[in-house]
Amino acid sequence: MKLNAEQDAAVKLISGPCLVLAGAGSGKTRVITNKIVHLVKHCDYLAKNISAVTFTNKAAREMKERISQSLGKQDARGLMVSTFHSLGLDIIKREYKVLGMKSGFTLFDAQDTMALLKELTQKQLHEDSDLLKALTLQLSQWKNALILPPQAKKYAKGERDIIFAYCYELYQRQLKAYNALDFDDLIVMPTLLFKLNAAVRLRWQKKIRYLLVDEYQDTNTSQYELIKALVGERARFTVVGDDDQSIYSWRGARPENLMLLQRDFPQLKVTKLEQNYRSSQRILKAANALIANNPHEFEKRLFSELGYGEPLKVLFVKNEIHEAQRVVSELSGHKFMNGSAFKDYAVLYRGNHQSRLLEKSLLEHRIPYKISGGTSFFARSEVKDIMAYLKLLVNHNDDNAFLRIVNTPRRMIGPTTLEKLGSYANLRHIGIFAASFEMGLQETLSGRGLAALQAFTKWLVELNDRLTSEDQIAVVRDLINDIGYEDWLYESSPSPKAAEMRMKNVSMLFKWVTQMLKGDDLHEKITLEQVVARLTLRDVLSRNEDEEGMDQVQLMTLHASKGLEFPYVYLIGMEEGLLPHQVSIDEDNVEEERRLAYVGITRAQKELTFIVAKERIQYGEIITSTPSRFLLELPQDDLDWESGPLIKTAEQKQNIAKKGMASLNALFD
DNA sequence: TCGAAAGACTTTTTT
DNA sequence: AGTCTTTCGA
Repeated sequence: MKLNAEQDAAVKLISGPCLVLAGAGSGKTRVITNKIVHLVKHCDYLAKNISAVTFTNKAAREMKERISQSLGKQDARGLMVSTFHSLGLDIIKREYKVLGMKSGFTLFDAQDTMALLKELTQKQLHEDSDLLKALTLQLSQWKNALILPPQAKKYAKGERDIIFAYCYELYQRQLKAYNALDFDDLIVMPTLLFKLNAAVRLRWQKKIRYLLVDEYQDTNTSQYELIKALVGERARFTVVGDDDQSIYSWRGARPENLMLLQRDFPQLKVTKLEQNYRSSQRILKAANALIANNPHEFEKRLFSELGYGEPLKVLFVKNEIHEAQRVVSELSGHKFMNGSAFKDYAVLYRGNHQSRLLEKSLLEHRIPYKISGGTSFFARSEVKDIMAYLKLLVNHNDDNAFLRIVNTPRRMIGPTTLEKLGSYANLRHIGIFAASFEMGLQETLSGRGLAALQAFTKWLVELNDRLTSEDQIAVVRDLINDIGYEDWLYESSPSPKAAEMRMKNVSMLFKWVTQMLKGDDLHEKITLEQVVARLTLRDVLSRNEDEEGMDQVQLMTLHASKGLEFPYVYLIGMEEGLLPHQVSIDEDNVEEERRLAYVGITRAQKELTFIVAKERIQYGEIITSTPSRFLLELPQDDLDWESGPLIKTAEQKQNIAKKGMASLNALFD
């Protein structure tokens, strides 16, 4: 595929810092991949000195495949294409000693973090799930802004912040005791390390001689600091971003980082990609009209040469049940008429829960579908169990994992035994695993409980010993066999069929572990410890056996759809309170919701259909809804409303009136 | 120690 | 409405 002039300019800009402002569908991934190929083929860079960073595993995987295709396996050797978090993990893996950590650390996922905080706060805050959520959010925000416990404590004002800052300190101390890290630490730790230790920083600057960052508008403060530390004075980097597609501010993303770049690197060269190669002119016009309602730092005018295209449709349905049925019937009718494939269709929605009814409806019609995003696999108890076993196997200090599986399957180690063990460990300030070997335990614990406990810990120690000398795959296999997990599944599942399903998941997990331990053309061999961390980051090599090849309708959230494209898109739940989500309306953050809608619209290549339900069940109650304000912001001439534009509420009438005024004012400006 | 039944809680988005 | 959690009784 040939590059256009702007794309080509962006590729060839290699002597200094480079910012590419790339509108939706303007071929930004193509620029990144071509640039890497260019660097290797024409600029004497070795692939192993180039690092490309993305936000999602999927994006990283696809990019890696594309590059190694055009570069060849040999030249692509050692190329680092990863998510921010995997990059952080790689850095920590090599520098853990400098960071004061022991080898064999555990990565805590959101649930682990939650569980730990729950335990830590039980005495301070009484159990209050809202507060707990606020706390996790606050801790994450502090970390993303590179604020450590001492600073948090110092600058905390108000009772709540003081308590939170104290919890933060406690939490970090506990993580350290477990030899564990959370997701945010994967960015924060390397960043601080580079800030404080020049030697290590230089080593990494030497290793990563060119850095490329995708979806730059999604970076938070700590990520930007990490980038700056990595590129150093040489400032050889390319970042690609689009402020209109910034949809992650809720997790600390700061699209201002696009502006900051100009301040921090005065020699920055900026290129704009404004030709869209994805959507019909009509779809693009609608997207432009929508996003024009947001303020802009960088002006850009996206255009398309792909023909005007069909009008966008707006369908009305009675409720969410009809919505699901309508999508499916529209879709299968359209497919029949057009002779297209299922995989040409995507149904996009705001929240994960909206997929449930769709799934049901698709199942009834025997339509193959794929839900991406949903955590379903790793949320299953059998998968969590095995993951906990693996975590504990590589890190005996992980009390969290210990408590999850010490009695699963049954080992006759009940709550009383564990409580005594726990308080003993607390008393001695050691982990519960280590405590199980202490002689002093004999005084409080009955012989049988102690015997069962020590049998368990001894068994794990032996397995762990084998990790260094033997085939790690065999050790994992033995672990699953030793615990008799399959029998336990059949015992504890409601039906043999359910047990069979669950065992299949265990096998899938085992397969992934095996693949990652072995490595392949694109991926080096890694240790079990790394495998476990990667799995926690949901970074698995090949997706389920049937990733690409299968002809399936795609179901996903708007967030998950970013970066993808589909010929026919259905955008469901286009209602006030759902697409501008109520929470965002209340918090006066409709702009980000508008960007979310923009992302959704710009996924479509040929046809786009909106669906509005007149009523919807929320918390078991029927709510009558009004069409999303975003529908009214689109060019009405290009919209095909099924039953005439419904303008109901006074607010929406006002909205239209205001817009009228605005365009009137524009005439006189 | 386990299963059933009542009760609480959910619905924003992710590494 | 549906799912996850807690509680109670056997």
